Amino acid sequence: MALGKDYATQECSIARALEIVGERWTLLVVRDALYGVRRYNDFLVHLGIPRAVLAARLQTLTAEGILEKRRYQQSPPRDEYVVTERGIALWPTLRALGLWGREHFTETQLRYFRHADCGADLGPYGECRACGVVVPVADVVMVPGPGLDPDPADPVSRALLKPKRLLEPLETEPATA
Amino acid sequence: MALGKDYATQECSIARALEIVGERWTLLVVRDALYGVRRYNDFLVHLGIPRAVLAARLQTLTAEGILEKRRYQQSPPRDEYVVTERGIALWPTLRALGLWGREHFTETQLRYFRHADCGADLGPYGECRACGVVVPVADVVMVPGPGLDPDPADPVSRALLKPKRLLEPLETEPATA
DNA sequence: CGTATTGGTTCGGTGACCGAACCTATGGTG
DNA sequence: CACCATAGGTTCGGTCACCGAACCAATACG
Repeated sequence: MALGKDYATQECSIARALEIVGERWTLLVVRDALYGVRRYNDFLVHLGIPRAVLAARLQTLTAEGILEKRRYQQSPPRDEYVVTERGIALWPTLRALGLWGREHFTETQLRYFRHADCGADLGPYGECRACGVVVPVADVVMVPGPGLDPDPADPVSRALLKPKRLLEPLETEPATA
Repeated sequence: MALGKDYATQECSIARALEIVGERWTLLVVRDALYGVRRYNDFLVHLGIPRAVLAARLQTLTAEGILEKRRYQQSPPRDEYVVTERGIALWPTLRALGLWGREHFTETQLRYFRHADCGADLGPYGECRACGVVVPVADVVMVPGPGLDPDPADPVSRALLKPKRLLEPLETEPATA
């Protein structure tokens, strides 16, 4: 953590990891990045995060090699943040954490994660229940469940109502009517 | 999070989970609880956490059913905090997070986690590399690696220098010379 | 009786996080 | 050309979580 006080006394890779991704909002930014969110404004409206905090998190995550900032158009200059291998490697953690949250603190199923090749649900650590193999993140399909608000306010949530492969860039509706 | 602002806008079990265990220190307390730490003072010296923060975290974790406070002696009244099933269910998350931290941000191996029955290392999601089965937390043995300080200051770290099963209560040396 | 151990609570200071406002660069429109 | 919209930020004042240190309480030991 870039806090005034890190976990300096800890000899532990969990503590090291939390120094990087343990700050507020950070893991949610990574989650969105895995869902295909890439643009500053999309993170902003989807997360409801203060702008200054988002800017700080994007900078830290880029510096740590979890996201990569790249220019996708020259004029006007526009950058996007794309998740790297190192960020993709956080998927098992997020998967485990989400499963724990759902099993212990959520009543309805919000989203399903399935193996694109066969359609079967993922197991607890991201393996395909049918094939048995650990599914690469790019082959995971996110399908909305019954617990989701069917008509959310922000365009990113609306875009996420359609089944969607992870990592694939999110297409937000161009200024809906 | 019991912060002034939670992740209210998020319909996501990851966000729900982070509201519970996303505050600073919380996951490290759970980690220590899985390692067998049970007493207020042991958490305190091992984590280097401010007393007030530790008291708050223990209370929250108890309220959420992740730890259970119980009296282990009557006179003087002494309580210990024991990890529950719900807390044990966080092991895959911590395992994944620790592995990510080690692979990306740590040079030397700090600890090994092995299957008690056969001695083989655990895989990325806590399965035994030899048997293939997902190892119950109680059958995981933690073995210190070469990266650990061989003579740490606090008694809890010293007690953790010996190979040790997870969940088993930690025996701290009774006031070393 | 004084001291040590365990498990806290209280308190003042600092800094992370908060929302809102402002800034810059470009593009589109009438 | 004036005006507004969009994308991607920075700045600012206020609040609240976190920080370390001090203090408190109950009991045991000598």
